[in-house]
Amino acid sequence: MSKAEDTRAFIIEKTAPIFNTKGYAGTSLTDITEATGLTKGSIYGNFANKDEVAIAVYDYHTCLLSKKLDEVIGGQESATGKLMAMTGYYRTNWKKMFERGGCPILNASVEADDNLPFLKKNVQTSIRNWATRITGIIEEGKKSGEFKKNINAVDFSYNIITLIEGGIMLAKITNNQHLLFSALDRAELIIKVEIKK
Amino acid sequence: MSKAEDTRAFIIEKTAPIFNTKGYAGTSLTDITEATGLTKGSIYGNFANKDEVAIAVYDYHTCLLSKKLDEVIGGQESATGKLMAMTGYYRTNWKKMFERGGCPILNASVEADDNLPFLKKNVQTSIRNWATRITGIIEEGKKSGEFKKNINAVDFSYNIITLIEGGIMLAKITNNQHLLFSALDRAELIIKVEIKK
DNA sequence: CATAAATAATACCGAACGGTATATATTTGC
DNA sequence: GCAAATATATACCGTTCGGTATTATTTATG
Repeated sequence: MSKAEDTRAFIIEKTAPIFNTKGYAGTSLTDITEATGLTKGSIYGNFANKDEVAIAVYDYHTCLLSKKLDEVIGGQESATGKLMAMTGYYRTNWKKMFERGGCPILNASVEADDNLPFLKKNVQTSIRNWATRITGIIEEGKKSGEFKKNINAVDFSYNIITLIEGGIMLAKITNNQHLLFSALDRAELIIKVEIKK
Repeated sequence: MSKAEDTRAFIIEKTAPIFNTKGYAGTSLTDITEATGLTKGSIYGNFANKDEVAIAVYDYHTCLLSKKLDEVIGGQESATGKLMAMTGYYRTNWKKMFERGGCPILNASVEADDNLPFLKKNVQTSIRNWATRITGIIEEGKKSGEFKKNINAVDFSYNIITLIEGGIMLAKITNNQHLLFSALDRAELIIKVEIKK
């Protein structure tokens, strides 16, 4: 890694929680320089503008999340275990996530949909990737005979994401973790009763 | 209504969709003066600061939503009908809502939770009110014998809200109404199968 | 160890920000 | 119809915004 790549990564890591808590519009260059200890000059030596920092931070967030999900999913043999590992991930990590501003996909989604076109595409892609990941597990379970064959994998995938994101939103604003857990319960019930044979 | 109250209401109505699309941090006083045709002086003659406008706009949004939900719910006799009327409201009105920036509760919730304390309380209250409204209908259904007696009305209420808000978030960012409808299907299934006797 | 290239700091730009004191219209009550 | 009170417009405040040209400092290379 060159020095520049190092600094780039450093800037991304340091500003990631700021963008996730304050949002794109709410994060200023001063926030960025203070968090990194660098000056504007060096920020703009590594990024063309604030948009690029925001995009890099978003991709950093989603890559990290994707890796961690892969980790917990990878530890499971069965398709059911894999889906449950995913909901379980949120049970285990909600607190840390909340402290860092909550789900970056939810946050970016809500801020970007109407007025940050440069971020919107990335959010759409990351959601599609997430759904595809779940759909793949379900199809896998169908083939192995673990899951019902006549169910719509895509619909169930998005239903699960809906419950996770809706649950995060409610739990975060109310400071009540139970609302997330209740949503995860519901997702797991769907997995056990409607997806599993 | 005095002239000032008139102007106040006028400012709120005109800026409501702006706050809901651009967010609090993204909406400037220039946005407000342009939308209303008024000057800064007269905005500040009616509101102490931008925060107050944002709060008034949020309350306007939630009052309007509450009224409209009351309307569709009021047209129903049975508790089941009332719950279905609520999910039905989103089926009928998602497009108009999306054009105006989406669900104000979701938007404000995500922006306010970490860094707009002056708005957070109002968001929390409006969500609690919504949940209470649903819980009331479920308890009503229990008493009339329409609903199962041993279910947790509060949990079901928040599950329904979770599905609605999660569905709105996904449908909005992906431009795919089906993702909202699929979430509403799920909510209605819960009502018919798990809540109803 | 000198040199060139890459990286970071400095100092600044114009524009937009939220906010306000003051002046001018416009209502309102008598 | 005329004051008094209210509401709106004007002109401006200091600050912060995102961004950049230039200078200084590191870092890698021969």
